[in-house]
Amino acid sequence: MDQSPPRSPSVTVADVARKAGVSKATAARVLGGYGTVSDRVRDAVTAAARALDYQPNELARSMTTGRSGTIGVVVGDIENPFFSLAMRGITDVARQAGFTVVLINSGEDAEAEKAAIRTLLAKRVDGLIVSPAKESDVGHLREAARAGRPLVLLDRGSEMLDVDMVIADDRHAAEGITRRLIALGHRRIAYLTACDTPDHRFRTPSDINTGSVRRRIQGFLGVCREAGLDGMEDRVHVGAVTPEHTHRIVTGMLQSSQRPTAIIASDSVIGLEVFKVCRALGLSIPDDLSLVSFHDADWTSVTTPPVTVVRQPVYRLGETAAKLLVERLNGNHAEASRVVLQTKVIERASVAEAPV
Amino acid sequence: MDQSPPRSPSVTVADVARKAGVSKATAARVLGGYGTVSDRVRDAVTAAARALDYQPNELARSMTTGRSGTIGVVVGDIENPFFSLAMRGITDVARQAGFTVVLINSGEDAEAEKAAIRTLLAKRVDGLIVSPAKESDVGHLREAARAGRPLVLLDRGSEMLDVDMVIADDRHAAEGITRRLIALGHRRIAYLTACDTPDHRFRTPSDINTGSVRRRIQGFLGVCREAGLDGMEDRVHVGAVTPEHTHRIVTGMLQSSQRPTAIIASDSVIGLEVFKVCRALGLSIPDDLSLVSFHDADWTSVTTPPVTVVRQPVYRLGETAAKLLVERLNGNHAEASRVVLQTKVIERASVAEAPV
DNA sequence: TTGAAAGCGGTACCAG
DNA sequence: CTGGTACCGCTTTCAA
Repeated sequence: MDQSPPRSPSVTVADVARKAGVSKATAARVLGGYGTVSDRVRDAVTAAARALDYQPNELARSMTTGRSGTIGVVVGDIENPFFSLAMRGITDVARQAGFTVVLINSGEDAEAEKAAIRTLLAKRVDGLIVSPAKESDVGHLREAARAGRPLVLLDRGSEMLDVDMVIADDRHAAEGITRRLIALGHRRIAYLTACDTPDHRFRTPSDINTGSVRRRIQGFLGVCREAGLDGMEDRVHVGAVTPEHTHRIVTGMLQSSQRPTAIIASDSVIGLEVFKVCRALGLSIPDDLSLVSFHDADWTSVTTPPVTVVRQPVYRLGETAAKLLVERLNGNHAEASRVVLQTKVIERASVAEAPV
Repeated sequence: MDQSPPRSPSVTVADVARKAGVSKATAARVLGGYGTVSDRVRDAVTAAARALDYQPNELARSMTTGRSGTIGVVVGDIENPFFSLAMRGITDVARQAGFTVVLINSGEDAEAEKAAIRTLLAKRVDGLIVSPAKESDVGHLREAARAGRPLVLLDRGSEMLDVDMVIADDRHAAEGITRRLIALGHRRIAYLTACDTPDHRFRTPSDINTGSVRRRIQGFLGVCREAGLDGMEDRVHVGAVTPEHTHRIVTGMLQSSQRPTAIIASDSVIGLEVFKVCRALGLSIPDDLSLVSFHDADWTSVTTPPVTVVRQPVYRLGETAAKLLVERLNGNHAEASRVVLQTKVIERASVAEAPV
């Protein structure tokens, strides 16, 4: 019956030093793996440490070194497969580089994001990876930079900030699928995003604070204009923040007299909901409606019909961001880099000629 | 390598105190929000703090208080929708309770999990939520408890450990769907899980270290036995650790002479792969094969046919675990609780009578 | 190679 | 109510 008593007062370097019969400094040297010690002393300390079951206190260590071995990550919603996959990329790189990750969800709310960064900074994370909710509002990001904490922007850039960022070529992707849709005869093409505006209406791309989405919409509208399609701004729908919202919006547009013949969904969560609504309404994809979704989510290939998507290198987005950050933390002082990862359209069967 | 310490000379309480013309102790009181101070002094300190842009150092605070305001979470794979949803539940509760979350992926590897917990303990997290890869191997979990850090087990319990745990009634769920399948005439029912064994073969439930899965298999085998079905152990397949593995295993079993007429997938990632293989093989669900999957992933309702699933309260699993942990951290010393959340079978259209 | 002592940035106890 | 001061656990000069 080894009733190991609760070891409340944790054993410290001082305890180990005493037991090993050396000074605190010496014990600290071997325990911390720095400085130089004789083999004899090293063994003695190591033995004492094991005997006492010494557990280092990283907090105390960080206190003096100034490095916490931690990187803070702020994403919109870890439940979204886009972010959870990117997060996987981040954690993989971080772990390998010896860093641990602190995660905070912003819920795409600028205020929450601000608080998150403040918290992270207070906890003295070594660096930050943020997927900013609003590109326009970047004061808190500046603050991070000012506090000397390297920052990498994920999936969403910002022209106003001179920091590393890794994004996808969203605009190009949006242009590609829009052209394709138009070539197939579509004229009433809707773009649907979770991003919202104060009055839940869209007027111009500058209404959209989320960089990646704004770039897509710019691409979409640009191609439409080229093709002589006017007033397509009215076909951009914002505020699909939850499946319920999306349901309402899609049902509305699909039941209007000038209903769209094609919908571009800004992420897979929205794409899925569009799919469901079509089913509920008895509309056939792609006969009645063509659908293209951003994010090659796993399920998109098994629906009937499988859905055409814009494949983004999501894992690599996270991976690259983390690599960039780790480099900074290792003293890379080169100027801020802006990595743009290629996307690819995966043609499946949810797109067809526009119905006559 | 120039290890430039990311230490901008941050402003401390001492600086603020000096500027406000009060003692360090007093400044600390207002900045830390404890003790009592006169309004006049409070204002002075607050003003000085703002003027200097004082940012508290949580590390230093934790150092003396012993609380870091942090909880460590170890899950198998954040990319898996099951875990990312549970994680959402955890972070929501944590944030509201004023805690921040450190996430580590174990990749379902016991050694990695061990290292993760060691790291977390060294960083002095206040408590832990772990989804243990192996129930049998719990030394490191004991260590956490011994270090005085409350621990809550997520989704997987352990008989050997007297700690809080929140799990789903997996066994009951498995029994239910197995009965249903048998009632429909199925006799060759396969169970497929990502859990692996040293030789990649299954013999007895005790081969399975993951608690939740073991309980399901026990339920499955129990019902089979009751129904007079023998040797069903041979129909339990392990090692579906990646989509590729799953693909190989499913293709194999579906092409064997005694191929199953029904498959139970232990999670949605596996369920999806089974679905894909059937398609590739030209098998019809549910005419040629019935499919039931654990985890009501979002896509399961939009396939053709939609798939029958065991709905687990995943978000609530995480939420409850976090609540339990927060209670402990607030001084609840009651004995360990074992919360079992109900599951529910969502009947859709992937299950039918066994083909003759 | 080893030891003594001074911090790191707060908190907390105690006296005034 | 306020100030003085001893820590927390570890790193890091600086001497010896």
